[in-house]
Amino acid sequence: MRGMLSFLIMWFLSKRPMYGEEIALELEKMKGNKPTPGTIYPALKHLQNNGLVTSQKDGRNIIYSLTEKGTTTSKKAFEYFCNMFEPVFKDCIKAKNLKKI
Amino acid sequence: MRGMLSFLIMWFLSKRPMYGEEIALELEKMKGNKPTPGTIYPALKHLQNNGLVTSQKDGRNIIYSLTEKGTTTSKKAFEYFCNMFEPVFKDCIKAKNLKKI
DNA sequence: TGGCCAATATTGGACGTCCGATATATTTAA
DNA sequence: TTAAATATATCGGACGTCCAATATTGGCCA
Repeated sequence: MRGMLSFLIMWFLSKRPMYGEEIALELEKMKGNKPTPGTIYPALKHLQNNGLVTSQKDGRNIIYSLTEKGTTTSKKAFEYFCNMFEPVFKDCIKAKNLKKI
Repeated sequence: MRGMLSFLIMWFLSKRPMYGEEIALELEKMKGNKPTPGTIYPALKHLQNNGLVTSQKDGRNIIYSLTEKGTTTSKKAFEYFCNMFEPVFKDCIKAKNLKKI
C-alpha cells in the first residue's frame, strides 16, 4: 500500500507527459485537495532516482515522462493494483447501481 | 493515500467481525503476501484508540468489530475511495475486456 | 530594466505502513 | 504434563506520504 502516490503519478504519466503543476492539479481533481510542492517534488525526484521517470525543460516548465523501465514498471503496478482492489471495485459498482434504482 | 491499510481493515470488518489472523489472511489473499504481526496489530490498536474498532475475547482469539463511529467512518471512506479511484477502475475494466477478446 | 508571478525545489517534522525480531498467553497434541 | 502450535502484542528502524514554510529559478510584462 506504500507507494500509492508514486503509482498514481506513473499512471498519469502513462497517459501523457506532464509537468509538476499539472500532476498536482490532476491529483486535486482526484482527491479533492492539491498536494503541496513538498509532496509532489520529492516523489518525482524519487521516481527519477530509480530511473522510472525522466525530465525535460520546456520553457518555464519541466516536463516529466516515463522511461522505458518506468513504462514496464507502471504496467505491472497497474495490473497489481487492479487485481488487488478488484473486490473493493465490485463493491463500489454494487453501491452505485443501488443508488441508481 | 495514507491510511490504506486501516481503510482495508475497516472494509473487511464491515463485512463481518474478524480476529487478527483472519484479517492478516484476507490481506494475504488480496496482496499476495501476509502482513506480519508488527504491521497488523499496531494498525488495529490505532483504530481502537480512535474509537473505530472494539475487541472482544473469544477463546484463543480476539475478535475485532466496527463500532458505530467505525461504521459511519468506514462508509464515508469507502465512498471517498470509490470516487477517487474511479478513473483507474475504468482503466482496469478496459484492460480486462481487451484481454478477453 | 525591474518587478511580478508561476513553477520548481528543499527542509523539517509528523504520521502511517511495513518488516524482522522478540515476547507472552492460551490451546491443543503428544 | 510437557511440548508444540496458534494468536496476540511490542520494539526498533526504514520508508513513503503529507504539509507548512522558505527559497530559487525563469518567463513575462509594465
